[in-house]
Amino acid sequence: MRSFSPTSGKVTIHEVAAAAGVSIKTVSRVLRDEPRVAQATRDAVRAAIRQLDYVPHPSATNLASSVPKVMGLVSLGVREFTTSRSGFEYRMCLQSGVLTACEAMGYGLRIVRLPEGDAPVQVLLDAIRRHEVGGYVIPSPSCQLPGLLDALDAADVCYSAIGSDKRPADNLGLAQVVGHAGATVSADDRAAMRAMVSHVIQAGHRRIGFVRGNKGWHDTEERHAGYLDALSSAGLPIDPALVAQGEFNFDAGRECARQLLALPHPPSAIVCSSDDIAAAVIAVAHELGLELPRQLSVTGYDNLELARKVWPSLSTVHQPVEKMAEIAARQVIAQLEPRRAGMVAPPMQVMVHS
Amino acid sequence: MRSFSPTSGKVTIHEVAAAAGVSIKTVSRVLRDEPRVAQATRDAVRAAIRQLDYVPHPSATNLASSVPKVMGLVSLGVREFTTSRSGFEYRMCLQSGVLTACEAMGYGLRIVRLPEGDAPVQVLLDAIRRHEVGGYVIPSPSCQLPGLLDALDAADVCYSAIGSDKRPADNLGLAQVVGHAGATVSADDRAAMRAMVSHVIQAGHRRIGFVRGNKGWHDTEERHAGYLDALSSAGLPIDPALVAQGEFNFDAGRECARQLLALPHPPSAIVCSSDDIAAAVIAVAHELGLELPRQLSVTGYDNLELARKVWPSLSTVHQPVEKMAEIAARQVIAQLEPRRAGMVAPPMQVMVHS
DNA sequence: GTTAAAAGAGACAACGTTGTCACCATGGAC
DNA sequence: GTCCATGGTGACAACGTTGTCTCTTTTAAC
Repeated sequence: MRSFSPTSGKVTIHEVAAAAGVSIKTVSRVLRDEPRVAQATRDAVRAAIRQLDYVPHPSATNLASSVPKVMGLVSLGVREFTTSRSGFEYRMCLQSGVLTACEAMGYGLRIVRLPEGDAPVQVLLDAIRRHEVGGYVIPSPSCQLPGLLDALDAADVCYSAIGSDKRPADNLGLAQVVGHAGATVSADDRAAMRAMVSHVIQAGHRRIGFVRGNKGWHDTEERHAGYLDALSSAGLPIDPALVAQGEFNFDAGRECARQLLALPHPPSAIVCSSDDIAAAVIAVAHELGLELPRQLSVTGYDNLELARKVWPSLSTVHQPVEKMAEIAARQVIAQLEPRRAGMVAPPMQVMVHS
Repeated sequence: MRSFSPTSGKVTIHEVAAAAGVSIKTVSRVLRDEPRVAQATRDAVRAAIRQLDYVPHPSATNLASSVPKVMGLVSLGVREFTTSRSGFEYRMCLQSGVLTACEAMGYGLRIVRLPEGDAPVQVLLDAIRRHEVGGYVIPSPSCQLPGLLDALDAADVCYSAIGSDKRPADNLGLAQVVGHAGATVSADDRAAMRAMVSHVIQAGHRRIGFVRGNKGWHDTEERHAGYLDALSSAGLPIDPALVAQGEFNFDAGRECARQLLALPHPPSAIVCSSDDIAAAVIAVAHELGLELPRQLSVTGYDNLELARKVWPSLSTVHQPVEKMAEIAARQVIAQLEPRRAGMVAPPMQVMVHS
């Protein structure tokens, strides 16, 4: 017994108004949870909505309201598309999380690919100015583009960044954040990496190599710091030769692996800043004829599907990407809603625990 | 010297009309390439558009026109999201291709996740009925849902399927297709797999195993047929024991690998229907202590990133997914445009050569 | 029992497009 | 010189919402 819509013709706010015996404006008020509507009326309208299976038309809503119910998800440009950090899986998980939040809150989703060369900020601001997008979820690495978040702050755009280092001055407060509409969601990379390295140490390893991600990126520094933390607290010596500066991709990982494994006194374990890097280290070790996992222990970070598909499969740190994306999207919506009602909202800060 | 928009306030069709000294309706006509506009007027309007950097407002366009400029990209449901066929990379490439076409043609993109249980068709039809989507790109495996394409045909919805087996009766014609608004894009899986297996044969292998994908799927049967083709034309015997029935994922791949490698007279090469499967075969071979690639040759299909990240890296067949997606999207747009102008368009058929 | 504030609801004009019609020129056919 | 098709254009009403204003009715205070 499939449930077809009652009326084959599309049902608009007018039909609902007629069914409930009120004006369309009142229906609109109920829809938007505005005050100043009698409870009885509210119930009647809601009943009519449910009975007619009415859903407001997104385009009409966006056109009429000053803040459209559309979420912008910032993505990489076309060319970088295939060479990025954790790549496809990372972005797919981001999208899934954002989509979940949007579907729940009746928001539309718009993927915004940043242009390669020319001012990427302009693209974002334009879409806002033209009421095509309400706010943005801006994941790493896009949110680390120099000046991008600042420009959005200056323009009072609602956004939530994932994995940015932009945050208020340490303890003393939110003073810096006042007036800016942005929020940040991040995982505690440092603590997670510390735990991972401690685990490797407990397994008996003493010389532990580390492969860093892209230079200057927030994630890179945090994870590196976690590595150092773990060594220190275990009382192990810190040998700069054991740390290779890489990038968040397979090819850079190969280089670093060769470098570390060519050392006169090579490490017995290599901790990597991403699963891609770890896969590369494993491939190089195979090529060099090392017997895995006996002669070399390799760990990753991200918990991609890849981690279980290489052999030997990786110990890795789960990045709750999808969850973070959903939270970020909800933050943006939370900032947006008051604006849709004519007020303004304070910015926030969230830390996700994996 | 960043180029800011001339006017800080948003520029609408009215500004363009004023600048060109015509009515907004005439601007609209030029925009939509309607006939019955003097060439001089047309030029003047175009000049004004360019000078003011005007872009029509999507929501307004969608609201006013009977066929909205929005492309629907059908995706899997939330739960299947992480367990699908080629998974993330496949869907990301699809999206990229569709997005490229949409950006070029001024279309919006809407990701439609099919609901798990209840009639998925209804979701698609509703979005059309409510003018939220103009047409759909429907990739495999969604397009293989029983009855889905038929329902869309019946409702005269514009779509383009990727990798569907739905096509007109072999040679004699388009008779079957008349009246249905759908199109199909597919790669020649059979020929590609035939080439791959021939290649393996030329490398000297005589006992060649084959791992099939999901039972009943179009891709599975085509690739299997290609495998058989190659064996036949090389005059090799066909041994059913060498063919394992699997699924398009890693875990099923493991099972099949165990099965084939446990054979009394195991194959010296295993040809897989996807890269995921191939990665699983490699992992199992490693576990069994086989020396790769000397003792076992493994090939994949899809050319995912994964193919180069496992060791030894895979020979694989490139699936031009992104290209196919772009073509499919352009097909949908090509069907849609005449409708937007009030006419109807014939369906088409395209074969992509990798 | 006034009076002022606030609750509750509707009319109507936005929003930025497209669709429908009506209008005025032409220009060729008779 | 009328007539009719047709090229070229604009007014104006959709499209389905939200925002602004106005108009009643309560409610609370003196």
